[in-house]
Amino acid sequence: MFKLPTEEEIDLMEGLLNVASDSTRLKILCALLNGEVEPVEKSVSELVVEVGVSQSLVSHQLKVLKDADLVDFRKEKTRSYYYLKDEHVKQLLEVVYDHIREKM
Amino acid sequence: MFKLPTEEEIDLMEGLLNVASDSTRLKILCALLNGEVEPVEKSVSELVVEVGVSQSLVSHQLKVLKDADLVDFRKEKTRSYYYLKDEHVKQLLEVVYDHIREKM
DNA sequence: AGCAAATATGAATAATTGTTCATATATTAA
DNA sequence: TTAATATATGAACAATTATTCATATTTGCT
Repeated sequence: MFKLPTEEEIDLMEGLLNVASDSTRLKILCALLNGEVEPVEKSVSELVVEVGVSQSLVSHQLKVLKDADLVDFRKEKTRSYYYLKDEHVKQLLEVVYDHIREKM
Repeated sequence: MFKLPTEEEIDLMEGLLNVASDSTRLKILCALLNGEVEPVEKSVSELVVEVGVSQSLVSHQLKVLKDADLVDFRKEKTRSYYYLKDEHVKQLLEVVYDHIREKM
């Protein structure tokens, strides 16, 4: 189906999957996937409530997602509104979700 | 697009992504994705050569993939022939691969 | 039986990393 | 300016885990 990836490609794939393979970050990504209004963007404090972990942890993990280029944010007054930056993330989450649903 | 997954679903998603997010296992999965003949199955020693790591490490990681239900194997004489068990894995790898190709 | 080949496994180590706690920074409001 | 709110960040700890090394197990062959 497709050739063996190069070492560089494997490293990048591993990087993306590593970022995705954490429950806190998964919840954040899923939270940013759907919301009341389009385009979806949520403040840190909204994510704290929705994801159900500490503010510090949300900020730390948002930074990881930002460094991986999966999210970006916009500042307004004292708040930072984060949003998904990449369409592939949606596909990734859907494939993973479909997989685990079949096993339940 | 889709509702916030339950805690159980998140755990399962994290589990699958964790298994996928290791360079050695990624290489094994990719190696099992394509081969000369269909259906693709490869022995441990073939994988050792193709992936380029020690036999011990290949065996250890094959066990992780087996426990995660991503691969299965068939014994013939002294060899174990491993193969992908799940169509979702292929989709997952393709989404990840497409993602990183765009960023290169 | 004895030997060789293929694979599996257990222990140990080294490195990574998720989480917490405390604190810093920045912006708004009074 | 002072207080309050929202977010970011640094240090420290605990836990997980990828890898190596040595060895066990299994099967086939002579």
